[in-house]
Amino acid sequence: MDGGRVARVLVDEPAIDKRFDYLVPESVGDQVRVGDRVRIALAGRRVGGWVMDLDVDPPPGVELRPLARWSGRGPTPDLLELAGWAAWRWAGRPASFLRTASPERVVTGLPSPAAPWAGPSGGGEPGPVGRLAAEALARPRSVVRLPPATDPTDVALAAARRGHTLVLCPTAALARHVADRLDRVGVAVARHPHDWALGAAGATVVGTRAAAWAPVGHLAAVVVIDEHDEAHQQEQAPTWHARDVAAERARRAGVPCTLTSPVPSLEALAWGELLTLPRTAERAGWPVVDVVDMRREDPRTGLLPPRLVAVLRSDRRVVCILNRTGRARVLACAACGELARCERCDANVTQPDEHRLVCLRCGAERPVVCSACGGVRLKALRQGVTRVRDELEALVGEPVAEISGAPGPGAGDPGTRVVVGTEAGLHQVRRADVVAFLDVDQELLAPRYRAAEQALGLVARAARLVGGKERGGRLVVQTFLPQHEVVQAALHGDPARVADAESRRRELLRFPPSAALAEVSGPAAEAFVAALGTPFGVEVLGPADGRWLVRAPDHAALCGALAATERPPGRLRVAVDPPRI
DNA sequence: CGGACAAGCTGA
DNA sequence: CAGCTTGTCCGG
Repeated sequence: MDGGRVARVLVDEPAIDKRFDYLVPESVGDQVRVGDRVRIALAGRRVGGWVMDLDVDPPPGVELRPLARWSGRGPTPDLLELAGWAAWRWAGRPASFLRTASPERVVTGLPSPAAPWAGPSGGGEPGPVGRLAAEALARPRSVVRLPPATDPTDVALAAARRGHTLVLCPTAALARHVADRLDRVGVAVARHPHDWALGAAGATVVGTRAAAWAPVGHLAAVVVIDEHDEAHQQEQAPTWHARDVAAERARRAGVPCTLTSPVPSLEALAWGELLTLPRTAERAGWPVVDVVDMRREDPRTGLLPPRLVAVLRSDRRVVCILNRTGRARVLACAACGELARCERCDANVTQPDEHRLVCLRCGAERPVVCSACGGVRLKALRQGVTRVRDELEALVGEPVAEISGAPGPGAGDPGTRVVVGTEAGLHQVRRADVVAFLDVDQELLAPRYRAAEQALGLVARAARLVGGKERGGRLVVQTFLPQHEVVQAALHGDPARVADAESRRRELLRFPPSAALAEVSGPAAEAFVAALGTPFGVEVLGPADGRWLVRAPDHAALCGALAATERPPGRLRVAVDPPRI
């Protein structure tokens, strides 16, 4: 043999979970490193891949072909190993993680690393949040609970002053804000994914979920902002969570990991040490909360009782949240009282606009007529956003905008003082004085095990929009359950009320974090569940709706069982830690 | 994944 | 038994 280098390559094709060996051409022999992107000829076609190992002994009796092309730098060796771990943890393929860990455009060389901290020495006396952050960063695993009105950037700043930090944010807007603020005080910032190479060389990397896979030269700390936010978790399988990837990464690197959140998840609380501001300071960072006890209101005023009307008629900017689209979700005939049902499948029909009734189950449409008596007046038993918008407009005597999830025309009409929309619309709003939850019970009672946490997360987002008590921020919460811990937590600015009640419930019901769950669905789900069996401590629930739930005492048992099960042919989705069940 | 090839079905 | 479908295996 001629002693040329041999590279072991993982193909960028998640369906091919195998490594192939190639000869490294002399021309690129010096620059090829583990993690680099390459192109190879495989079974007559060209595919991309990653160098997983160099100078390996190829299997005997195979004629090696040369790499077709060297395509530049890729994930660092620590990220290759992290991808292997994540593939186990979320029952996915390493290739899908390595894609996320690779630069968008070809990177052939890295710039020189940035000085970790280029700002004025000291950078001013740290405030209470800075001191709390410093305390947090002295621990390997910490959770900093900051009220909604407090800018979490101070935690990222405290970390960045210690060295190159990885900062993960749930939204691009927040990542931009954090990066801008760090930039302004002299931190060397790499914005992921644009500044991939700078981060790899060494800088404080700021980005959204995908940045959990950004290379960071000389990593000194990891910070996850708003750790409770569901945007940190990928919706498609593998359903990996940036918080968990970040925490594992910090652990492997031996650097501190700090999570921030106004409403820390039970997962976070079970993982690290909780640090909070003094009670009075945290309370002040929550808005004033008006709890409207709907049991005492006149039912004829519907979703718009007098107390809300008074707020609406002030000069304040008000956002009304109702998580029901269309005009009405449940209707009854005004004449005979019969509930409006689908004529084809008998399910409830909804009214998306003035002229149509639509069945959400089978899609059948018909005009707005009672099928029992032929009456043409139907009353909305459960109103939707569109209907409420009409009523609000009549009530306040000025234009009221409806905001939807999709940003588009009319989404954030700045001239409109009162807007109404679903929770997705809350993302569209930049500024508000008051956020009113017209029917918060819908969130509290949602048939999902995380409903309470998710409801408090929604309230916290609204709270951030209106600001704390000193800024005059105000929330209106309309509920038939004024004693519910989510309502009480918001009222007292004390998220522990939800965490305590919820953690007891989860333990009792054996839901995460007291257990680990995976949801198995798709045509091949049944075969997969059969092959899985029920090894030590693992149980299978279902099927319901063609989906199975796999439960185990912890992730080691769950992921171990999933990894030991061969995938049957056919489409299969395995969602570890499913967020919405 | 996508091509190669082998084993099974159909029709005369 | 050609001609086609379906399934399984393999790629360096």
